[in-house]
Amino acid sequence: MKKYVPLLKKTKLFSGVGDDDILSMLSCLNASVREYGKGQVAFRQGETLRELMILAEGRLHIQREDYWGNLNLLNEIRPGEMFGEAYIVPNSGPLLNDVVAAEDSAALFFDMDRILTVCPSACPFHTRIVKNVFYTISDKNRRLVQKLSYMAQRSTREKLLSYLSDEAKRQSSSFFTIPFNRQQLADFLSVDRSAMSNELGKLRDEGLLDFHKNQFTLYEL
Amino acid sequence: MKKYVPLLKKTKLFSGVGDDDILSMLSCLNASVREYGKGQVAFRQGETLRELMILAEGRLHIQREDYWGNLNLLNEIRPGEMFGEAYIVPNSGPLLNDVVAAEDSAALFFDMDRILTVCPSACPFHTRIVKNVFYTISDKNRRLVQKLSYMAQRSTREKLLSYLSDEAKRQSSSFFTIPFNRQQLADFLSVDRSAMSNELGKLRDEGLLDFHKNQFTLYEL
DNA sequence: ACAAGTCTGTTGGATTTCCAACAAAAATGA
DNA sequence: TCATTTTTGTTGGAAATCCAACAGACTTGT
Repeated sequence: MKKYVPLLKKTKLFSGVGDDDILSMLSCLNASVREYGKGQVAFRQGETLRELMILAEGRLHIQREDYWGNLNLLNEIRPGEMFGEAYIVPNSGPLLNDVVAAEDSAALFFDMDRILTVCPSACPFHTRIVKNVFYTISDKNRRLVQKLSYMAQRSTREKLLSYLSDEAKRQSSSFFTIPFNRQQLADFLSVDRSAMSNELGKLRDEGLLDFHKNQFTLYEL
Repeated sequence: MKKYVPLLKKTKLFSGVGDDDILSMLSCLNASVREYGKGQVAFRQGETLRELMILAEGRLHIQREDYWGNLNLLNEIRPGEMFGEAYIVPNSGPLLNDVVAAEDSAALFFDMDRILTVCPSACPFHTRIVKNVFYTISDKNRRLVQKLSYMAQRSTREKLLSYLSDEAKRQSSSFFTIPFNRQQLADFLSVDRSAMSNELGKLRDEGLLDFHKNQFTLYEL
């Protein structure tokens, strides 16, 4: 368990907690390690989640299978990332998606009930952890709302404009860099890459913006 | 302030808190009332939010204006609903959208810092409130992720299938009722109503499902 | 029962996206 | 440096969406 401390130190859950305290927190939270072979299902749709998970090694895919068996990749979890924080409250209902190991993986599990309930030994960093979970969810919430506002746009053009507009705001400059290449941006906005590239070209021709690689500039009017 | 107790009692924030306790909480949380005329801006993009708000009367619109001035309605807040809970943590960054009164409105404001910090007088229901906020955000998080998974689908058909599939799961039956009429469902999935109606017709013709008004049945294979 | 209004399904044409394929440009690595 | 791979832009045809318009079904209120 000890070998995971450097990784945990960098996670959102243990942010601000020292090495020694992490170790004591691990036993306080009843932490355990589980390993999954490639393709193995970690959580299945319909299960009730009573643990918080941090991925240590490998890659997990959050995917859904609909009524007719069509598979769909929703998200990918990488080492250091958390899963299950939205299910931390009691009665949050069953999982609606599957979590499957995309490659051989190992993950740390923490008892959710022990997180929300302050432990009897009143370990000093417990409240810090609660706050960290709170911050994480809150943060994710804002990002989701924002992303939803891009995706709600009907056309590729509008999706691009709303996303780029927000990035400009966020970076307080009409010249800014985005953290995606074309394919990633297309995936993020859920549109076809070639059509998006095409639309970017049009926007540039119309004088609305300019770009070189992942650096963009927005022009007024 | 007292007149709002019946309304507050039904909100997520004060769920499980008795009438008397709500009153004492109001002063503990430094509550205040603010009124907005139709069209007035409650919060502006770029501001830092340091208060949690519950709408008492009227309707608020959460809307964005992009770099070129295009307006876009993102959400509507109705009486009893909360706004700002995702900004409750310190350093959550500036608001990216505007909040505007769609009609004459009145709202209750609570000091965010007083919510997260346990009050000196240690009022008994404070921890309850913190949990309620936690639950609300966590809940919203799950709903947002779910909705995002519908919207990420490329075609109207896939959006419909993924949404209906989930509803069937959620209601544990291939026969179920949805809380939308056609226009609302189209808005929810962010597609054109007539095109959606058309697609529903095709799905029925293909034998995948059947519907009457807002009651749906899914068929295997 | 009637009128007015709302909701739903359907259609046709303009527009847009998707998809596959390919070429140019850039990055990578031996 | 040169060859290979990855990324980006461009294109053309097929398919889907959007939009406007309309008609029938259903609701509502008088």
